[in-house]
Amino acid sequence: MRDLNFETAGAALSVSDCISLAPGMALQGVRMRYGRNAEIFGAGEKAEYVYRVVSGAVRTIRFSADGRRQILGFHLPGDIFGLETGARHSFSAESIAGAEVALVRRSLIEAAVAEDPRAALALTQLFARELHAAQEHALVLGLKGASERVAAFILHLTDRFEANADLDLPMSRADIADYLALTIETVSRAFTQMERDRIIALPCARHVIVRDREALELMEAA
Amino acid sequence: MRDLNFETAGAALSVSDCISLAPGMALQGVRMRYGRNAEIFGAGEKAEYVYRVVSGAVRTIRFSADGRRQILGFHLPGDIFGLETGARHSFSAESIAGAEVALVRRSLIEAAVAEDPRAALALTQLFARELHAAQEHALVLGLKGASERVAAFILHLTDRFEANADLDLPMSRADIADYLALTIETVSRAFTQMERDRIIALPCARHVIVRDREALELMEAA
DNA sequence: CGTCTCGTTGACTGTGATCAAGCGGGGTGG
DNA sequence: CCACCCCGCTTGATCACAGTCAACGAGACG
Repeated sequence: MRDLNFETAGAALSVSDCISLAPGMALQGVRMRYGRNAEIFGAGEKAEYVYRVVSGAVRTIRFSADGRRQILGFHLPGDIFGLETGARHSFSAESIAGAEVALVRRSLIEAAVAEDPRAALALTQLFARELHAAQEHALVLGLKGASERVAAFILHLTDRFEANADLDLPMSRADIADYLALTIETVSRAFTQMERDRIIALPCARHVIVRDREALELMEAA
Repeated sequence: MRDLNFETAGAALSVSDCISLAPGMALQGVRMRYGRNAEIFGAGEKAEYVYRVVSGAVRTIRFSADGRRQILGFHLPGDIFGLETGARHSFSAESIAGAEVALVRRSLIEAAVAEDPRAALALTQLFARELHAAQEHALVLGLKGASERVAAFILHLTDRFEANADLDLPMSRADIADYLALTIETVSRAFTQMERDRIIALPCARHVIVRDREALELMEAA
């Protein structure tokens, strides 16, 4: 799976980058830097590129009719985002605390898919992975209570970072709240309660140390 | 989009059926009948087939760790379900009030994808459509209140059936509740309230007549 | 006609949202 | 260097929406 992700062509390049849809298939791309809370693309814009996080973190977001924000997902180094089959983006993407991103033209990907079935398979699997993530998210929002959502979030991040215990959250409480469909107050209370229960430690708000993973896994199971 | 769906080979066939991933590409399949609440496939089983609803209705479901049920989606005539890229199904599928389903071996689809890029594109778009549905579902569960969810559900079904006003619900209140992450009582109250407000009429529980679509759309916009 | 499932209705409860205030750390300017 | 401010976070009090528990009604089926 891992090798289906885009891969950098090497540290030497700073404005040019490559992606590989399948092993041995590199597509030419460009690297871009974004500051704090910068828009990478907006909902409704033409979906000309596909993106890969090189460093930093990115959030994909949508707004409901009444203006409330929903975060669809967080994207960390190695993750692909901005995949579309239609002409336009159905959601927006923003850098969180600054991010380096590799862009590849969709036309290149489409050309690769048209001539190599392995590339087509790889693209399908990227969509399938997004689909699983979205279904998992729907499950969390539908079935879990507040503290369970936060526990699941922390576990998910530790797995993603392959960190055993120490976690540096790139996102604010507001981001977590909009991702988990809670308020910042509820998220904050969940963190505080877990610290009281010695399940995690919070040296500062953005730094989480997992003390008792078992307990977290127990909480997660709603 | 519509022609990317499987299409029946004709009414004459009863045990044999075809799917077309792209116009002009028919793949041989088999037709099956299921009774009420029959399992079509279970989570964890080998994903050997891809399915298309011919008639009736199907629900795809998952269970959370504590045993509560989540309905991922309802599948109506023409819809594809059971798509996977991994070896096994990550969810189960059941007929609701009886369903006729066309099955096609995944190996056939994979063969078609390997030799024809148009088939690969079609498959990718099927996944992409599922992805959009799952993201929409997550948005509903995250941002909308109870009555708004029910309003969105009714509107979605009327659009899906291309019915202007009359709707025959194939699913029970319990199914709707597990789909919208509500209780049956709350769903029932939402229906009743809408009837009181003259937004819908309910000659019987499973039959909905949309009286005021505008009002429904207003409600939906959470 | 009785039973059984599904749906509705009502009374009460609980979880998380809302409103409001206070804390703390990082950054800027005097 | 320190004072101040601003923003992100925390904490507390109250409220409201949906969940829970319980009873009843209405069809469907034997």
